Amino acid sequence: MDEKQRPELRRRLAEDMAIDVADNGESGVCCGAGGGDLRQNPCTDESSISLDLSIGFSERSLQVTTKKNLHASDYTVKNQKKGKIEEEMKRVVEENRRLTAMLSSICSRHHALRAQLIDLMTNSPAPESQASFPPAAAPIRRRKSEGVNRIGAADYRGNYKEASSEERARSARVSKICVRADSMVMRDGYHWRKYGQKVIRDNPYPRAYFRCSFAPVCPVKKKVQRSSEDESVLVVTYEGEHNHVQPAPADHHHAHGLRSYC
DNA sequence: CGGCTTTGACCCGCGC
DNA sequence: GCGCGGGTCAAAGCCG
Repeated sequence: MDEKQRPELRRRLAEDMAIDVADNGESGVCCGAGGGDLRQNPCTDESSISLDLSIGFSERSLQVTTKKNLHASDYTVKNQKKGKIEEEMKRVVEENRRLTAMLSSICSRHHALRAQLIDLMTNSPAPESQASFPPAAAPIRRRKSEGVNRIGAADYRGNYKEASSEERARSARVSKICVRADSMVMRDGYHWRKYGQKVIRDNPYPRAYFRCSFAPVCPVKKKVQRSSEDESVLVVTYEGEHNHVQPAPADHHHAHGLRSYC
């Protein structure tokens, strides 16, 4: 292939790649880190992995065009050019195959990691699993005056007042996870309402307190604090279990005035 | 206008 | 009993 044809082939290849990605729309490559709400991430279906790098003109059409208007004298020259173009096409197709395989592998690994993260965030891990996040969560302290609407009103000694065993079990579920995030907003599929913020000793970053926006029906609370050791890590402590279904992703758009969807 | 965030005040348990 | 620190309340302000 001569130097004049190369840029043209590259240009057409680039155009076709752009069209393919656009056509695939949601199914485009979406494996980048920090892709927003993982639940809304369109890249949830393995079958969506697609990267068609076809270069936009068939071998047949190439033959037709190359055979047209050919004079006998320059037929050999054109034939040589055609051979080079075909060779280049084969190379591109091969590269396409390699890239597709690579992308597929990356996506499947991303998929596995994503599933692991969602598992951690939704299925509040059992207390014993917290061992990997030292120091362990401090015992929940409750006010003496706490009544029935302060679910699981338990003091640090474990004395329960006016709380059913079910409520106790629910409030006893405390899980702690560490998440890498740029902002204090960490999406986990539920709506949260911030009710307080406090500067905590030995940590320059304030701790934020959130309640599930379904409160008081839902007793779940969470604390979010940036790690003092690694500021890119958020330490999120969940208390209790949700007693309602997770809001549908579509609800996000209708949630009037919801500025924090953590 | 309703629902959210902000933030200072207050409450409570714990250690001394 | 007192002071400290963590957790919560609630008024004020903000925002869509």
